[in-house]
Amino acid sequence: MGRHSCCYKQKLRKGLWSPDEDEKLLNYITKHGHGCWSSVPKLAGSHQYHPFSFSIHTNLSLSLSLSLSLSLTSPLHSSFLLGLQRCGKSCRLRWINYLRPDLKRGPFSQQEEDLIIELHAVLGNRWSQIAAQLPGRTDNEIKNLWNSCIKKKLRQKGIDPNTHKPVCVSADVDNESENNKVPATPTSHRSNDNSSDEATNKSTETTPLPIIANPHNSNSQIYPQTPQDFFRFQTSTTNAPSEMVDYLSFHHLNYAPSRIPNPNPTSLCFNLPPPPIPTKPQVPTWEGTTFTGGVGGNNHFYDAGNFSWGGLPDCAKSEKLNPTAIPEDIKWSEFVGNPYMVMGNAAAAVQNQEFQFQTEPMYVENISRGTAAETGFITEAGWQRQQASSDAVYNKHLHTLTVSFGNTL
DNA sequence: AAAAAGGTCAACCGCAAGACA
DNA sequence: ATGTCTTGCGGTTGACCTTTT
Repeated sequence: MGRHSCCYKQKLRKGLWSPDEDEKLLNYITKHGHGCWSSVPKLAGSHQYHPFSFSIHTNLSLSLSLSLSLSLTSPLHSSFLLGLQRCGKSCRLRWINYLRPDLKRGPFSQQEEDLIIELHAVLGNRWSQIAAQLPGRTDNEIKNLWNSCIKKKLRQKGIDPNTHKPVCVSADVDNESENNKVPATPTSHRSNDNSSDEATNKSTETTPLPIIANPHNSNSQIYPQTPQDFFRFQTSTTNAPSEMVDYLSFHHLNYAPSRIPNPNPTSLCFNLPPPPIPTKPQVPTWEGTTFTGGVGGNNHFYDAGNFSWGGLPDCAKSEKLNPTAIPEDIKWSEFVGNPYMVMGNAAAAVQNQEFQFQTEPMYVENISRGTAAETGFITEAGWQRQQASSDAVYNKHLHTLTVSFGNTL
């Protein structure tokens, strides 16, 4: 099929989005919803409105204020009346991955990483489904995190990120690993992200299994306590007693901080952190870069060892961060409102996807097969009310102002 | 200080599938 | 039933940034 048809019709911009493009798209979708994405670029340009409030559709009497506004913000609005020189697909992507007001920005918490790992063990590279369990996170974001960070962490722990099993050196085990790629993905015809990893893992060493007594059984079977342990353990239990095999059902992917098999797989008993203190917002800058407020500050407040994983070695970036810093971008309300942040149970999350956006949705689905990300606003008031509920509000408003006024703020 | 290497992330590409005429 | 349009998804790319040499 090739490139989307709309891309043929005119010369369209590619690459990073400029602030005025963001503004156009944000303003348009905020007011009208996206509707048909293919028509958004044209409509977004013609429906442009400005914080100074004027309508380009009215009459000549506004021409003065129009020119005044343009002169005040030029060259930001040099393409003011030209519409968005983007294809609908690009607009959609920009909205979903960047402009959506419900996006949670900033580094992933340890809980989120743990959940991603658990979900990946179940779902494989179905990033959109994984993202559905992490409100405020995009599939792209999670995919990037996985490819750049989590994969590396797992390998450092001797775990094959594709199979979630220990990496072994023998050819037999390699073959077995190849044949047991996790998970079975009925529609994963595209999931071919294994080749390079397999090659990479050929020469890595075997990690010894942990020896852990089962506190519930005086016969002292050996049980895993961490995800790493679990996956190592799993591959070594082909002849395990039935009890042990049963223990290794998916529910036991729930790694309790207590470091004992959790009798209640739906409770993880996290020590929830205090609400974040609003700090400096993240402001996208033009010229192709985005400085994130989180880059210089640690958001992995779980790294202190309060949680079950105890934290895999962090990415290089995170390792330099202050382990006691309070995350500045995590929406406290989302932790409170999202049971999976509390439960930490991937199975429950998968089975209860309908829960994911129950917390006073700021907008509703307006197309039949849309996902939560593919939505249109109910009202601006609703959006503003929602926005006012968290520190992310400040970020977004400032972002909006920034894209409206460029770097003049 | 400069170059190389590595990491991160936004955005693009191509494919599949649903919607619709 | 068929073809076209549109959307959603996952893999990949490349620019930019940081770290290392």
